[in-house]
Amino acid sequence: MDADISGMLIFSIYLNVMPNLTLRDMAKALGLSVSTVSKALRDSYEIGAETKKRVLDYAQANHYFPNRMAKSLKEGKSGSVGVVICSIDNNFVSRMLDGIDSACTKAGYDLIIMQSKESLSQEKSCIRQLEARGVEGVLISPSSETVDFAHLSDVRAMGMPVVLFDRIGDRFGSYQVGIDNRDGAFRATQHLIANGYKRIAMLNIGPGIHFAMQRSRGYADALEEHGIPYRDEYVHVCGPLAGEALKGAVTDAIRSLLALPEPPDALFTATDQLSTFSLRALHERGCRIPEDMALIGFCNTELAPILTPPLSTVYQPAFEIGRIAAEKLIGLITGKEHPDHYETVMLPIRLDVRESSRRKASASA
Amino acid sequence: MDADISGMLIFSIYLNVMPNLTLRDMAKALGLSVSTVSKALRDSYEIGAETKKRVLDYAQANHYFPNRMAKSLKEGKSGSVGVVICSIDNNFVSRMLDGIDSACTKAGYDLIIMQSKESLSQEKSCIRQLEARGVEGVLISPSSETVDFAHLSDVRAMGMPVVLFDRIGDRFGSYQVGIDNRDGAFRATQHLIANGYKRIAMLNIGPGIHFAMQRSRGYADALEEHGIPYRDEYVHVCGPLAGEALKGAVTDAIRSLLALPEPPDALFTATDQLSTFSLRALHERGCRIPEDMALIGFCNTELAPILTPPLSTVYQPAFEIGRIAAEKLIGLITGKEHPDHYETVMLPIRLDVRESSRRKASASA
DNA sequence: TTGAAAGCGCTACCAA
DNA sequence: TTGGTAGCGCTTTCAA
Repeated sequence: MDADISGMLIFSIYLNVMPNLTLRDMAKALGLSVSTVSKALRDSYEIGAETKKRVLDYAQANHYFPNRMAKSLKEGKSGSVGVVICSIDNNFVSRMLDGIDSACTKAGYDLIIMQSKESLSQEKSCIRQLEARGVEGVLISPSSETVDFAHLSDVRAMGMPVVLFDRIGDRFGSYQVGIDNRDGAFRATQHLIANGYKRIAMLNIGPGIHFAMQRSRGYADALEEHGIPYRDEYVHVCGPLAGEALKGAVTDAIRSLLALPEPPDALFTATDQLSTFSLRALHERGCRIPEDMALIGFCNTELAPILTPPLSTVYQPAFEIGRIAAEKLIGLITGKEHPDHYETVMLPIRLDVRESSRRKASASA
Repeated sequence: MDADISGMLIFSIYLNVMPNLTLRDMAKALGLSVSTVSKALRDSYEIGAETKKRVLDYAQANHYFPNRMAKSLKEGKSGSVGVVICSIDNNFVSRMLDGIDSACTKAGYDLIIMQSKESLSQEKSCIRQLEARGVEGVLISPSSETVDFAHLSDVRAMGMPVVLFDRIGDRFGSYQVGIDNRDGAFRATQHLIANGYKRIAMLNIGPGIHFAMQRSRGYADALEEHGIPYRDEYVHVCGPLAGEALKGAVTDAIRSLLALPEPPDALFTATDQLSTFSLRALHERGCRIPEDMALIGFCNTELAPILTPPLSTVYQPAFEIGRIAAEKLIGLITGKEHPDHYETVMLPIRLDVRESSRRKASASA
């Protein structure tokens, strides 16, 4: 035993490495067998109180902690879940991740996060790697390229639960958690109508993006319900663009809206970036908000209240989406949810009404 | 073999589970030994071309992929690195994570991300769990409670490389990657001076927060270098507060600044939230920016350009911080960097000059 | 109440 | 060129 210790010291001096204690090390040190030590640590009824105490004390004193790789291999499960998102560098996404982490931490699962960067092939590779890592389930917000879900059904067919979040749809039967986009757009539009606006324009992205189409529907439904005709010239689809290109498209759209013989008196922007770019474009053209044009948008920034004017927004419960999706996944993993009973949870949005859409001055009622 | 396949089918039908292929399965199916199959897959020179092809084809056709838990256990390393941050729900943090992910993905490492929520005990628990998971190194941005770094030196003493990022200091000898806070504050202040402002106030947080103190120093140094006296009444420390409390403190600070007999003509805000709360408080008090008060702040939002007026900011290269920190860590893991040669990398900030700090109208030169 | 041994899937060493 | 075998650290029968 002395020899052991001095060997350890030398090891430590030369390599600055003190290898982790294993069950075998402890068994040898205590003159017990590996299985006894293992059972003692797991508080098995088979082990005597005194032995248990000896083992526990020794483990504590020497900072033993079990090797999870070995445990995972042995048990065939890793205690971790995989998350595939397009980009972590996004406000909305990080709030969802926070929710996911909250549920997973509570249930004792670790998170392995991978980014697909909106690429289907990267998404497939992420799934592959997560599978190889032995994650017990996958949470995924599919890339915009993902129209075929074979890679997800494959992985599920192998017994791995999959839950879609945020970017949900009807293309893939599965547990899904997202928001009710149609309803959000409906309520935003309705709010403008209620505040006296009648010529309501919409900026959207698309075409073919599921959530965007839902939002278009909500907009159209609200107009119809209030007997306001849908005007094509009030609706702009600013392509599936990003960065400067999108900004240019928004600027053009705003310009043409303002140039109409009968320009709109309110604007509903269907995404985060459309909202902020629109705000900027309207500012640049000297358009007063909300006097010349009211504005409400889907928006995920906490900065909405400090914009000028404070921006009315459709607030999406990102944290909750993540939390609920993760809870569903864990339910599936632990067998509390039945894997074949697919369910889609659509969380309601919250309307945060601020200055940019306040009641129209000229409105009578 | 027929029996095998039909067994598989039944299994699949009943349990909807198709267990992953193992080396042994393949060896049996191909009439080879496990080690031959293993070597063939790793393209070993020991294996004949024909055998290799047979194995590879079979593996491909049956979607074989290696079990990383087993590989990890065997090789004693997991191919993953741990990241400990305070909160993922933060713009700046997610940009750093993006940088970390970029470097790690390139080097073939997975990321396990854990949140300490600004709690030392949670931070310790994160480290523990990562250790147990067999991560090969840890990237950490310590919690604000962390003044004692024993948990980090312990883990490092066990041979696990540790790299600090963002929240760096001199309390813990280690590789560290962050920004040059003193220089950032110095340059921001200098910019205001260069634009004709002389009565420059500063809002900071603290006390005792390392990076905040660095920023205070940069501010003071810039004043001194330009022969402008440091005035206590121009400097407010809005406690280590959060949310509404911080907002209240900022509002109070702004009020007292404006109430001074000789109020400042410019304001330098040392953090993200101080900047946005100040902007709001100034707006609310009818203070024109930059005519009545110029403003420049440390700020991590991409919304700075669309604020009113567009806000001048000290831009911190978050992605780069993450990327470089991760590269250092990987260097340490792979032995390319020497573990005892501590190094602190301080990245320069970038001054994004916008409307809120434009040249003072009355300034002569 | 304790211990021996098998085995999770993989790699690597050595023998054939 | 191929195969047998030991063993990574753990859990879990089954014996003692």
